[in-house]
Amino acid sequence: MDKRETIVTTAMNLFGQKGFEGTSVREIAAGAEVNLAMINYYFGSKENLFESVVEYKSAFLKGIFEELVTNTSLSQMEKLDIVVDSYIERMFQNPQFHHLLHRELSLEHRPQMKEAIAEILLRNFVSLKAIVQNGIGSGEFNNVDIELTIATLIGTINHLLISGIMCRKILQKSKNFNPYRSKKLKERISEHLKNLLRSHLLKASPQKNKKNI
Amino acid sequence: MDKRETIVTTAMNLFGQKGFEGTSVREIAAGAEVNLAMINYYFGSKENLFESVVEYKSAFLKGIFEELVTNTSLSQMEKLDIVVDSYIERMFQNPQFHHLLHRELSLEHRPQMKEAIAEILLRNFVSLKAIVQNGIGSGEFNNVDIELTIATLIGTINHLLISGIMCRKILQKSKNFNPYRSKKLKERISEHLKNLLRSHLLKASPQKNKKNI
DNA sequence: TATATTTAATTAAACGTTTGTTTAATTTCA
DNA sequence: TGAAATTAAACAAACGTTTAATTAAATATA
Repeated sequence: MDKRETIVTTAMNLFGQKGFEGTSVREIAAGAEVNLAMINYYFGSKENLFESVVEYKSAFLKGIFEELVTNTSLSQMEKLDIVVDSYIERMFQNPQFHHLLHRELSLEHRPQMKEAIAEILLRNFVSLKAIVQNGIGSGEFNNVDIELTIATLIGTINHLLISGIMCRKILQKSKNFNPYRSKKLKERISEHLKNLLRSHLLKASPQKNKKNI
Repeated sequence: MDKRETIVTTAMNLFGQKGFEGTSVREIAAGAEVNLAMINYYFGSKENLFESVVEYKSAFLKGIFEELVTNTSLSQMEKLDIVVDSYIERMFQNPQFHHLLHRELSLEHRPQMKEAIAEILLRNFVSLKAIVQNGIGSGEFNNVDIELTIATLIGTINHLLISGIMCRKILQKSKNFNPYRSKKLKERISEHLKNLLRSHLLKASPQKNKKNI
């Protein structure tokens, strides 16, 4: 792997685990097995490195739902099913990066960094909003609170996976249970959210897809 | 106010805004208008101060739903309504502290601190679980995924209020909109969650409480 | 192709700050 | 008079960053 890339990936993992201020440049250098000075040589400063991490790693969730919006062969509910599974998939693939993003959003310094992250997340939000809006417009969905419905979708996943310890406690799992490696948990979250969205969005009717516990 | 208390409150606000490592002891001393050495005099170390903050400030959300569980004059749905409003109220009253708690949960160092925080949050989780469980047992509720339903409830609120910037963008509000000061937002979240929980938990029937936008 | 020259990459060491913490002297108050 | 509270100053360690010297690679010249 390219040396710059090694540094960025190492930094992402450490920032994700211990936060920006909680991670020293020396740790990153050691983790990436490069000389300390190489980091400033390549990135200029620790803060620039952080920006590079966000820029580089956010590529894999930038505008991922945009073509889904314009798709005409799927119902809006089917689209939301895909959104659910796709978001879960990404969360499981790179939880450290999601932790990093949401943690940075909750901090009050580095406003320009917050702004950049908010813009990245907002793009996907706008896509989801369009899907729900179309569903309401066509009569497929109930007239729900669009923004908060999306907050529920994203918030459920984030909340559950923001901490291994908390997740284990909530789900009453043993210490060797790794939520980010559990295919069963993935499916469980997926099913819960799909059920939830159906009962919330679809007009009262014989409920489908209800097979729980 | 007591001097120890001033330090704890100042520390909580700064930790909440800028994180533990992002806040210096000197900043806390300046904010609390006490001499730098007083902090180590009272608390021994910065980390001890952090533990004091969590311990002291978590009093106001420790076991808040426990008597609700044993209450017999309310339906389980009515209890959940109270849970929703109560949790929103606390979140709005002290968002900094919630940020601090959830941020610390997402970090991988200081495992004993994570453990302590997880235990605090778990107590309330257990209460909510009992309420939903009772509802299912009595036939009032559908046979939903209990743990994930609670994760949805808490996760929606957390996600929406974890960042002023993100909240403004999501809700398309102007820069001078302060989500933590908006009574309207409070009511909006409350109504969304109550609707959501009703459609998810209650057996299919003419839906109540549906007055949206 | 072989050699000289220039540019880029890499290194160990040191830089000046800031960090959390401690000391030792002083003040406050019971 | 004695214990507790408060202070300014200093402490060593860790921090992000820079320097200056060296090695590696690329380019140009013959």
